Amino acid sequence: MPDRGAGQKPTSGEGLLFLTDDQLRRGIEAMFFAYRGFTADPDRILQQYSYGRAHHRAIHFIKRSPGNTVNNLLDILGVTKQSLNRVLRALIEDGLVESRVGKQDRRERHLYLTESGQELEKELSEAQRGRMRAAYRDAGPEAVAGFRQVLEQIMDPEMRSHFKTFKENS
Amino acid sequence: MPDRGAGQKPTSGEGLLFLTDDQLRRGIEAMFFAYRGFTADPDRILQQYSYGRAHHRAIHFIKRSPGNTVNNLLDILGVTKQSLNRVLRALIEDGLVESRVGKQDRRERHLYLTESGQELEKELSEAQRGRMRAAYRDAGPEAVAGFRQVLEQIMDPEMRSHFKTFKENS
DNA sequence: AGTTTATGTCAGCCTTGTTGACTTTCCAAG
DNA sequence: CTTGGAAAGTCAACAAGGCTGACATAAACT
Repeated sequence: MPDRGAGQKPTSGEGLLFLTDDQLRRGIEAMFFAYRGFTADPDRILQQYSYGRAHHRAIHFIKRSPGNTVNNLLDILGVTKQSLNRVLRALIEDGLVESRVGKQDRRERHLYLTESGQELEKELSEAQRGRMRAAYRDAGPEAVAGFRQVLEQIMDPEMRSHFKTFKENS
Repeated sequence: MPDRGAGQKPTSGEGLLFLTDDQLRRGIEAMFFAYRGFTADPDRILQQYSYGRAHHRAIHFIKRSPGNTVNNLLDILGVTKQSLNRVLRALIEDGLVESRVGKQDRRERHLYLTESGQELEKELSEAQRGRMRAAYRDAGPEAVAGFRQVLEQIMDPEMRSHFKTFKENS
């Protein structure tokens, strides 16, 4: 496997070795394998309720900012309204999510988790946090800071702003 | 949004603040948003060839260790053979991947990228590396080390061993 | 000779994404 | 007060890419 061409250049004798194509490739594979682990535990739980990852994402972000409109959620999740609607309809029918007509603008629907919605959310997020907590603990606070820093750079700028908005909200 | 119950405990007055549920939630959302960015550029390219992410993954890992058997690839990708086969068949028909009968064990098929396979791989990986390189550069080497460390902890152990095996191979 | 292994393939199902077309509701500007 | 357009919901159709189950073949192993 040759192909050492691209971003190599020993620009100056110093420590830019972390920018070699090989290092980047490792980062890419790490993202791939880690994301699988990241979703594995919630996926197992969701299966028992015959829900999918899409339901988890909706539940997460409704819990995250209750009262959000559908349009807002659409923006965050980056899917079409038809796609979200299918998921949302199931969650509403099953009594996990409540959709309230807006007071100022009555076209808008504001989304909230019901009691049982909160329960499922807790089950899912506790499973996911469990793994994250173990990873964080093993890696230590400096590693975690780096982790978050790199992830933030990988995001699309719009998503970065979503992410940052969330931060402030908390 | 209360729910501060779970992993909190100010165990000792010191700096375990990075293990709070809130910090974990931020890490979780960072993973979600970052993964979207991570796949965005290759996805755009793949669309032009009417391929999907599954094709990208296959191409990546064939490039990564040429001559690998189908079974091996199955293990790494964590999908069923039927699922992989569909993707592999397309890539072989389109002349991007070559499948050679094993010499010792003639039941095995060993997979290689053809010339055009290499070309697409290069286009895809350069796009993906571009974003990663920018992220790495902005975050700096210490952050990158932490990033990789945390990701490795998030993986399932089997995947971690896959990942480490790859490291040594390079 | 019989069993196991590696691979491929057919058929069918599910989730979750997409587009496009259309309706209903309802705010707000003319 | 009417009308334009935004927000939301719905229907239909489709595609990618997961899955299971059943079965076929060739080769290797015992």
